[in-house]
Amino acid sequence: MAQFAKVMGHPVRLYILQKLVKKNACCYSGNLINEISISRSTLSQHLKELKYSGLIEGEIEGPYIKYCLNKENWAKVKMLFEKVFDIYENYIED
Amino acid sequence: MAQFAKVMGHPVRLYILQKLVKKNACCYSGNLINEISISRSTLSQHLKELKYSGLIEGEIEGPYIKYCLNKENWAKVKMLFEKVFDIYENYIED
DNA sequence: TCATTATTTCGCAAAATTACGAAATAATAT
DNA sequence: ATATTATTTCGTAATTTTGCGAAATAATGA
Repeated sequence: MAQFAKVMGHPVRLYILQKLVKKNACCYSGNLINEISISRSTLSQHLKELKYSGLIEGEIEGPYIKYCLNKENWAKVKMLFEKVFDIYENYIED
Repeated sequence: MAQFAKVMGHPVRLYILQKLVKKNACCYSGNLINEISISRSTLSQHLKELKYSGLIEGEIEGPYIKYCLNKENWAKVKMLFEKVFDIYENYIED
């Protein structure tokens, strides 16, 4: 869980994740580069890290690479965080 | 949110947070040092960072310092994360 | 084949994080 | 006052992260 939190702990990576969380959302490096002021190589590194962590996956689509959420792993992360937050919630309610 | 995720992105800090999430839980540096194999100064730094981020607060209690969750901020973080996870959940359910 | 477009890897520098031991602080007890 | 206990700050070293530009790769189109 700390690993996942760490990956989410960078504004660029969190931005990308938040985009991809939406239904069937996907993004492209060349697309993101217009929204974020960062060099292409740096963006590429962040995408690589997100991919390596298992939170997203990339698929070649013509000359582009289409990135989207890895739904299975995202569900896992969601559960890990919710477990921690729910412990708190269960205790606070009395 | 990235800031909070970053703070949670270290195993020692996450460990401490998970302890404190339980009802009225608190901890002491000298207490934690027996559970985590890390030097006192390093532990102190992590506590400082947690405090600086607003996730925990410390209170002097005799010769000890009692740390506990900052409930207000924890609730904020919980909401921030839940919002992101809920977006996903709302979309996936159809 | 050669040029073009999209994107990544490489090499490297700057900055931030992590970790430690020694010294400092702060409260209590003798 | 002095010693003891709990904990933090300071100085510093090692490691990791972040970021960039240049070169490399890979697919498409002329």
